[in-house]
Amino acid sequence: MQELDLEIDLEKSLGPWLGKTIKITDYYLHEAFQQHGLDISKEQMIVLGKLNKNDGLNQNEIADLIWRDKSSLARLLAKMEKKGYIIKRQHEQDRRVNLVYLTDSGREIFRKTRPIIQKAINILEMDLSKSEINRMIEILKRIQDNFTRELKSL
Amino acid sequence: MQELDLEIDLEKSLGPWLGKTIKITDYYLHEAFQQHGLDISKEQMIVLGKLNKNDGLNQNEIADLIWRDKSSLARLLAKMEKKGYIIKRQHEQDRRVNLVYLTDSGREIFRKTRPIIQKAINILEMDLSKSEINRMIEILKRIQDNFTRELKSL
DNA sequence: TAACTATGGTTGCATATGCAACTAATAGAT
DNA sequence: ATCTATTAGTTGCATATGCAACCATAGTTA
Repeated sequence: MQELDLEIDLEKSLGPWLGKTIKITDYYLHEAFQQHGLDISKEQMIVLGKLNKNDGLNQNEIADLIWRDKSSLARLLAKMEKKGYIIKRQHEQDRRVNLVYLTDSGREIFRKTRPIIQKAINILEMDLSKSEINRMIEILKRIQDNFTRELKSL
Repeated sequence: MQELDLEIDLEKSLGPWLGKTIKITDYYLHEAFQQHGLDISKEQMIVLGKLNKNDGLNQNEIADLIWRDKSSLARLLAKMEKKGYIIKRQHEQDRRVNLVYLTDSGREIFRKTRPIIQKAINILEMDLSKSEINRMIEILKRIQDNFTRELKSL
């Protein structure tokens, strides 16, 4: 929800500002990765991060962690596998399941994204105090809860 | 920037929360439009809103207003024209330019999205005071400025 | 054991998006 | 007046995303 324009004064609503903020942070990461010669998208980096923390997850688990549809995740993984960042291994007991592992190359590129990510976080929270950050997060969580509730009664 | 996972405790950073909030609000709008039988996407609705406020903009102007690439906007317009929500007319003096106008049908569907959008705004700002909203907007603007500045020095 | 159900993953179809290369047309400069 | 540069818009190629239908496998139930 960004840019809902009505007579209702939209610029005073939160929606468009949230959208634009995300857009700029995404663009920043994209540019930074590119300028460091890292052949990776933000989304792929997020997947690498999950695997780096917890290797050998299956596809559905990863999809849940990153709030994406399993089909979207499957396509991300296909690209990442082609680039050699991850490998999929069939689960020994349950042959439906693919367990996903980082390769050395995947681990390496994730390592290289670290300082870039850290810098993005620093910029994002540049002039916010710890308590302001926590307050913002609280508010965002509440907004999410409100929408979730309203969705159920839709 | 949502979900950057590192040893650096990510869940305490603002990024993922912003991303997830947008995701849920987008999903809410999508569901609400669908349930009201409105054959329109959020992005198309945003374009209709701009035209509703200011009919006869050209494509680049619209693209700027909604922070999208002109190619993306061109494709949005193509779909909207096919559905009969807008029409494009060549500028009389400058034949490179397309001026874009709402059709009656486009105006009508935008009218129908109004209460849905208003409700989404209400949910979004449900338990925030006016001053909190303004504070949040201020913070988001500052974050955007910070990223813009860093992008230049990248 | 056979039949039904639930689960993990893939694929078709659709949306939106950006960059870069391209065309057409206007504006500017020599 | 002609050549050049700029501008508006389109298109190819690529990314990411979700839903629904589907396949294969596993689990459950009759």
